[in-house]
Amino acid sequence: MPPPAPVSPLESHLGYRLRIVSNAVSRSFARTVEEEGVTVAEWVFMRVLHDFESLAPTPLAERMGMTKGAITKLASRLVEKKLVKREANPDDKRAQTLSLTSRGRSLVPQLAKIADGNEAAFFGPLTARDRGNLNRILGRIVELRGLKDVPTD
Amino acid sequence: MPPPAPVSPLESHLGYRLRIVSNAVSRSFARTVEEEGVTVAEWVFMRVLHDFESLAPTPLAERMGMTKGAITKLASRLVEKKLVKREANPDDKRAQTLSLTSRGRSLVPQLAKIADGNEAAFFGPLTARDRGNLNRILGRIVELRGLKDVPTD
DNA sequence: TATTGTTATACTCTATAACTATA
DNA sequence: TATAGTTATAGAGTATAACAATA
Repeated sequence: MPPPAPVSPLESHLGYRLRIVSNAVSRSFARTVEEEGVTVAEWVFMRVLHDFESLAPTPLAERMGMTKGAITKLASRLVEKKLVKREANPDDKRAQTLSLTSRGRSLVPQLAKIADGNEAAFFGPLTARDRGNLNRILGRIVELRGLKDVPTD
Repeated sequence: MPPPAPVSPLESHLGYRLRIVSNAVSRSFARTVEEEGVTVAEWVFMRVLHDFESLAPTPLAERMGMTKGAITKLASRLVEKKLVKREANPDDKRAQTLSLTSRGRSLVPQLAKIADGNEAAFFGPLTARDRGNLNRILGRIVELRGLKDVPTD
């Protein structure tokens, strides 16, 4: 009989524990922004647009790590909610530009406040030293793996 | 004119950075186990069953933080793949028990090896000290927020 | 009446690819 | 031909609720 193959416990993996914590943080945030009528992806979309006058779908997709198709779907939903507007580009008739409506623009600070509250609930109880370490270690992984930390430039 | 409301940058949030890293880890793992024909959720399902002779859907759902409905769907897919079997309970005719087939049981070590490899790729390049800190800090959050780190007892 | 598990429904996210209209 | 954006399709995860059988 062959010896039993080793099977390390799930919870011995940092990746597993990371997923548990990250899921809890995202789920908690999702629950709260949902009351404002938006999803997490919609929030990130609006938050990125907030830093720009306007942005075309393709660069937005790159920034958010999504496909163009996903951006179209997200954008359409936000246009329906009157939080984002789509405009034609006079120079290139294929191109579109996306920007926040005034309603969308005024919603961003409210959502930002919710994000800050969620952040405080999960990470506030840690020591400042642990928060600093967590941030540094995650940053190191982002760097080592070349992950895109959204606003690239 | 009111002063502009403060909007903290996305990347200033630990929760956001956590999501980026966690998504990258999970996505990378998903890509690899997919070659073995299973999803991440299916792997966790099988990994939990691996520690038991058999388990009913309800306790399994609690362990995995999923609803009974989700478990049914997952289980049905795994039964189709002949990795899991469903059996009736002679004592309580409502009850079902889920367990790994021999094929399922022999697949677990292979998947565990993939999980170990993924773990090494993402966290191996860190210093041992950083790995320890990351584990401790995540554990602290799990503890503070009362998150279920799957195997509860 | 309460519980076990299944089924139905619905929505988000993700991914791929076909498609259109321009360039 | 290549590019910008849309549309279509499909799978996976999640959540809620209705349901049948059994306790």
